[in-house]
Amino acid sequence: MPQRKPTRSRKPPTKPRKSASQARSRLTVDALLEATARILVKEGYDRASTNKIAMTAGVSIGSLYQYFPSKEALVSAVVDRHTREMAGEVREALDRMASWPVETAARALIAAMIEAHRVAPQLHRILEEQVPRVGRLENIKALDREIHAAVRAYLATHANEHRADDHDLAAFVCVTAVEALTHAAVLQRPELLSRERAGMFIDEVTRLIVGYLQPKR
Amino acid sequence: MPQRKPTRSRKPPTKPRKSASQARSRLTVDALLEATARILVKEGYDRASTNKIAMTAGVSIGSLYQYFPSKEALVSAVVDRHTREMAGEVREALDRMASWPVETAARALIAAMIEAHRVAPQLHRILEEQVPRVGRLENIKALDREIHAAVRAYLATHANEHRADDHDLAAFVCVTAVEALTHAAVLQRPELLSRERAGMFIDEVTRLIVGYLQPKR
DNA sequence: CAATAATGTGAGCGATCGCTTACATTGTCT
DNA sequence: AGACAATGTAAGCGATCGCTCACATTATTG
Repeated sequence: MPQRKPTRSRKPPTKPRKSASQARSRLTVDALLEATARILVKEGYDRASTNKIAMTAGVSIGSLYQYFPSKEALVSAVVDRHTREMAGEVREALDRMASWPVETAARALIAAMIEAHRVAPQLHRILEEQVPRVGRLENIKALDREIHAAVRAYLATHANEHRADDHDLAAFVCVTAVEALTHAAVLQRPELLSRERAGMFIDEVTRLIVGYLQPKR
Repeated sequence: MPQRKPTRSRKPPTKPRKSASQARSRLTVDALLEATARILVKEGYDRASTNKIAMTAGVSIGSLYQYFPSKEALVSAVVDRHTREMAGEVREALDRMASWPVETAARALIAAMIEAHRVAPQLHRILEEQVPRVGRLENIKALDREIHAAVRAYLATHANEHRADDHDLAAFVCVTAVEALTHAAVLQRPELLSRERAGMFIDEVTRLIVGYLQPKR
């Protein structure tokens, strides 16, 4: 940790830099978040140096540290923004489907999750895979838990429409499977989600869930 | 890149270090692989410095670079070893199930994949999540593709026992779902795989797959 | 017992990292 | 206009990284 001699500073210049209040600084923050997302995707977490991020954003490294006290805080802000962008659509679907029959509800949730993943699939992958180990940046997992809880509640309410006894286990199976299939399709089989075929894929995943939950066979 | 002045080396001492031939060196290599796996799990890929790995293995940093030309090569060797350890059980199951009916076959494969993941779950996660971006260390994904191909072949052979038209798509759905559930259970819900409950979980996942593939409803 | 190959050692190089700090520029207010 | 707050700049510090190299030690061979 370097020195801290006050030299002949007229005063402590101001309060120790905080959040943006003028329009110019909001632009700076936005540019930083955007550049962070871009570089995270292109380079991965550890190769995304703060110097490189600042350069890409077109701002100085000093400005970066005026708004984000650490690299972790910067990435955390990106996680927040991304999670917020994804959550909206899924939450709406969860609300709507609460009173729908199993097949319709499943289809709606699956379609919403696919749509949510389209926002920024590669960023989503990097954040999910590389960020958790850094610290308590578990905003994404929080959304997952929210979905899980909602599905568990749905299964409890509609207990007479399916065969699952252990609603928690069944919700785990459904959410994990749908999430994984959505993820894998977006990242490994994007052709499955093309305009013409997306419906087919949604049908297929719906069949998986409905077949699993159906009352009898 | 530092200098390379020959000074008064009696000769180029030997061939530029290669693979192990004496027993002692095999111990060194094993210790390095073991330490690499341990530190990868504890620290993640980028925090696993070669210096730290060498220290943990109880050998000098120089010895590390006698057997592995780079950090990437070292990690690659760990990936190879881990993949080989996981692949055996799964391959056996794939062979055996080839002539079995859908439900039995599904159950066998699911059980084998869970068992394979028990070998070194945390290492598996790190390798899967952090290593791919480094380079062509895709040995794990190669195993995934092998499983996918075998399941697709199975579905083609047993076409009259299930309702899937697109065998490739169905294999994608089945393998992705089973892999994700196995993964998630091992890492997030280890209690599901305890001695008493593992059977229940296998039943549940089997029901998911069978319900998806069943001929009629 | 040499002599030589195989194996092991660790100080330290150049690069890069996250981050600090001394200072310059721009905006706001009276 | 002047004063001061808000915002922006970039050189560079200390730490750590992957990796090299000159050399020491141990095993094998004749």
